[in-house]
Amino acid sequence: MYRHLESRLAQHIRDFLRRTYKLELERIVIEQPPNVQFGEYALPLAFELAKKLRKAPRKIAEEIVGGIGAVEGFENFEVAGAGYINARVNRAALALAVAKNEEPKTDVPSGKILVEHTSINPNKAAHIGHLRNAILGDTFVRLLQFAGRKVDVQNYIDNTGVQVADVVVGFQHLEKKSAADVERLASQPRFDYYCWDLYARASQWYEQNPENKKIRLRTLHEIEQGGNETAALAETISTAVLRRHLETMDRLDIEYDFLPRESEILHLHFWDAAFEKLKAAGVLYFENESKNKGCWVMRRAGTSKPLTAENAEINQNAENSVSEEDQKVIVRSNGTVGYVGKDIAYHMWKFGLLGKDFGYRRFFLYPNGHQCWISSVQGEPDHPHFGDVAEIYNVIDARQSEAQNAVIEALRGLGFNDAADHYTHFSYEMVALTPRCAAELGYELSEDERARPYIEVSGRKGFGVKADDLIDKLIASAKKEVDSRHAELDDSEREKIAKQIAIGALRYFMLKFTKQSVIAFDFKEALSFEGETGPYAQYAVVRATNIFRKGRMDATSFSAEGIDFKRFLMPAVEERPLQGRVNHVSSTDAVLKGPLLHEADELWELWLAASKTGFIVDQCIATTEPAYLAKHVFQLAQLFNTFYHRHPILAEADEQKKKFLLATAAVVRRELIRALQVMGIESPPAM
RNA sequence: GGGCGCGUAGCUCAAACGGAUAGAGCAUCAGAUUUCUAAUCUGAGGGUUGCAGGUUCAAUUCCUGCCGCGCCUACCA
Repeated sequence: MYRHLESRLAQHIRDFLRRTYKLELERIVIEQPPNVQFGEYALPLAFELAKKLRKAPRKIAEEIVGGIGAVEGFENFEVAGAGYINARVNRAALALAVAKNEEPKTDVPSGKILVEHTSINPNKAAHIGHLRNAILGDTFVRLLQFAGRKVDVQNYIDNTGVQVADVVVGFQHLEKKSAADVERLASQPRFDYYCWDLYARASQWYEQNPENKKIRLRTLHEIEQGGNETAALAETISTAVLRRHLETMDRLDIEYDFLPRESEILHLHFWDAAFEKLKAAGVLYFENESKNKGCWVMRRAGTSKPLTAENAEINQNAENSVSEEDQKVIVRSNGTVGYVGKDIAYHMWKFGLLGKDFGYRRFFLYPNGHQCWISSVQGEPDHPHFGDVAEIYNVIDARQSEAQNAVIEALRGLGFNDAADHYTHFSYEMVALTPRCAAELGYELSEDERARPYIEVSGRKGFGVKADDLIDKLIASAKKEVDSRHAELDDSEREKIAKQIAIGALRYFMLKFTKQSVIAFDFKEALSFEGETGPYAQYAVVRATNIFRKGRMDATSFSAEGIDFKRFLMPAVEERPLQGRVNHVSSTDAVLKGPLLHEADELWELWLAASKTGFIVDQCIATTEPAYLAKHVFQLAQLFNTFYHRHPILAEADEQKKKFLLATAAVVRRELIRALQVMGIESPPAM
């Protein structure tokens, strides 16, 4: 509801400016006042207009307030401070709409969106860094779906790269295992853990003897080529590890629609098709000189003006002026293509610009019946259509932004500006370990490392926290708490609740940090169920649920019919302000601090927060920042807990008031459950 | 060297396009439970927003320089 009132307000302001000053503003800035008593919206636009209109801001604000007229849903407008315009909504009307769960329809673009996330090399167990990726990606998918968008979820599988080759080398040369041996191991429960260790061992083995690296290279070539024993072994390993990753992510309610694999990009010759187009457009050129002699290169992104088909010729002529540092090698001198090249081809496919398609095969059936598909050279006849989308989001960590930019530049160079404009690198920072955490894991720290704020996880060194280990730990910890609190429940019920709490804690933890912040992982914080955590919000829901259970009522169908919202949400003139909150008013700063908070204001804060879910979701999407939703959930839960503590609802003697308080609890409960759902967090029945 | 990002309370983090008093959690200390279970709540202390300039009515936010830190900068993926 909140966002609709906001856009209505913006429209009225726009009309007024046009009518009165003949002004068109690109954007009407609307803020949220620091205190609910200032109103629900604040407009600083008089400051901005002061220069243009050569008038004092306060004067302009007064003119706007005087001339804007009535706006549906709003009570009044008033000038504050040096020229703010504060808008007050009709509290009772908004509350009624929220109580009735009314959310006016908005126009939703029809185009399909593709979100790619997770994309773990299928050669070892997933770790906490991968969890951050998958949780961010999955939450973003839920945000888009909440907003009514159609979304395909893809998880790109690099099954032919060196990382898989390393594990193949480990099995073949370090462990001397036969194909049958590996098959047997691959069917073991946590095969990915086995590979985790083997991968680290193989990496060390290369350091021992330069000859060993030649074996790696040969292995890699055999895998890329396909149709041999080594490639078959790689397929066995990568498929088994991939299944493990899907299982791990399924524990967190993260699912995928399609798994495109690099092996198909190779074998279906996606690259060949892309290569021809890139050459023709002049995006790639053959280097005859210097270090990169014999390679097909492109100009490194950001070193000069974007490439376009029109100025390709200029680039050709200017190629000598491009230093080798500014070149990105796409095709090596031995004729093989690097991963950026494959990525370009893959992204042309995403936008339906390649003229080729994958084969599709059923791969993984989720317990809920959802079918996940995988790429295949020879597909099944009946399959859904993936790719050919309007917008894409790639959830890939910040370290790869240069490669992502190269792909975008290539699309532009090919003249696909529309695609490039709808290509979003959903960039986020890594999860690292605090030195203390590293020490807890038994890792020997150097002097240098101890002094750092955090230490990067390394799959090669086998250094990191495995995703399943962390989930297990969280569940065990939650189970202990549930056991001690709910002896009356069956063990299976307690187990289920423990899982919900564990996942709530984990998902919230990964979402509460903004994307560009490096998470310095620490067990103590990640395992916390108190304060700003998922379980805190889940607990608020449980509290609300308990009120209705105890009162033998249904929270989901609680009717707000006949409630006099005005009576409870508008402070009465004679009402005394609340003690204990917000309140240290001296005579000098009384104007800044505003009047004291009344009970009605405090209740209104809660209703107002409950009306903002759709508004926050929009903001999360526009900024690709799910952390705002986490903050909103926490704020709502916090306000509810204060409310819960202040009002013993079931003991309320005034029947009218009791009904209003119940409606408050029902609405907040509904919005908390809804917002948590968007974060992929379930609300347990008891805690 | 170049590119990207970061520096805010003891610690971990917030602060929508520049806006009203820089906010939370943890930790510390002092309190709250005959009640809808305290995984909760109330309160206290804790800040020259790395440093120095600049732009602006207004700067944690934008610009410049410096200091410190991280990542990227392979014919690896």
